[in-house]
Amino acid sequence: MASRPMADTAARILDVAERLVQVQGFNAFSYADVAAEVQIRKASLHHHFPTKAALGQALIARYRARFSRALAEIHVGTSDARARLKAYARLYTGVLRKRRMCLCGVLAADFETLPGPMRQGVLAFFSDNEAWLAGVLEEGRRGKTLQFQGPASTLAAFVVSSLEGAMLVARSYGRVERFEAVVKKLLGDLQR
Amino acid sequence: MASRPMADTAARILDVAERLVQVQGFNAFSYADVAAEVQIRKASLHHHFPTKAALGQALIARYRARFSRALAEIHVGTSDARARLKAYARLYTGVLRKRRMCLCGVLAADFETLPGPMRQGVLAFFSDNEAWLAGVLEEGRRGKTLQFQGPASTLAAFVVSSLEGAMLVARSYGRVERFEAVVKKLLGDLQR
DNA sequence: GTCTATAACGAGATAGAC
DNA sequence: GTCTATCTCGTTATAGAC
Repeated sequence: MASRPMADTAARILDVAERLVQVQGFNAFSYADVAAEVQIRKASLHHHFPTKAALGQALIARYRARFSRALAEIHVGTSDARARLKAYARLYTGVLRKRRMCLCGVLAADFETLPGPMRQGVLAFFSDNEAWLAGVLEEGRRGKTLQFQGPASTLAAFVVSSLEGAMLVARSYGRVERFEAVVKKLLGDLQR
Repeated sequence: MASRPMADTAARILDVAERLVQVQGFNAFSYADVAAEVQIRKASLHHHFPTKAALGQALIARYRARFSRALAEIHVGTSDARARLKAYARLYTGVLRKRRMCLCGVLAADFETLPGPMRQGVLAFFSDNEAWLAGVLEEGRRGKTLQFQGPASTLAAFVVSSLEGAMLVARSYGRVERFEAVVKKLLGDLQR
């Protein structure tokens, strides 16, 4: 097939909208903002995503899929649990360096105003992450590279919410180091 | 002087607006929402708080002051560091039980869209909390009721962001127990 | 698929009477 | 201090031409 000088329009819309949501929140960005950046009219946006709720759902679905791929890649690129946890934390650091919040973390703040399908997607994102983390944690405990007590799933929930909170606060201060200190503490407590 | 029934109109406005922000976020609530609940016209709201930014600043100022009083009361009502930390966590649990997010936690999600004075207030809230916590943590370490390594201020920052994140995620799931599990883990790790 | 044009509504905010 | 009335602007969304 011939090369397409135009990147897929829907994908460009999602790229811009994703950043706007991560920076401003779901209720603070508008179709007009997206249209201006994508250099298209507002009406054309509605052709790709009929409603804001549909756009929101698409954003979450894509974010979850991308995160799942990243988690799978961690399993390929690393061999022990500690390295996997570090790589996991690096995913968050990368987002924060762009002065963005985790998409689903910021949507959690808007949670009560979201349509049902978006809510479900946000919770599914957290559950995805916790399931993956619980696997890595359990693996580390069995291999004696990590130490902790109680269910791995409980610890996984703790890690996810601590990282989300650390992103939230560190971004406000504009200090990525604040986030990195939290990561260090979390990892440190796992080898005691 | 005579009792002033007018004086508490401002307070009633703040009560309603505070709840709306905590539940919906700063950009999702409107003067119309507040007016309807307070049973007053929108125009009258502007008499008390000329702009939404001014209302936001007043919300933060009052929230900070109330929190400071609560922290001072913890010092009166408890005698050791562990009890103080538990009482501190209970402040958050009380908010979460009402299906609300911490006011400043939710404003942190909206941070990039906030006017300067509101941003400063949000950061000051976090700093207030961390300063208080650092004092309690250091006190506990000296009295051997708490164990941890490194600066108390770093640990205080960790605790604040973990609690904010735990509230954020637990509220989305509608599970206060999720938050309580995080509190238990944080406290448990401090006596090891 | 993108456009112009516009509908329909709600937002924050103001003027001025009472 | 509260009201009615209004302004101006931005919002999501739709109709229909090209």
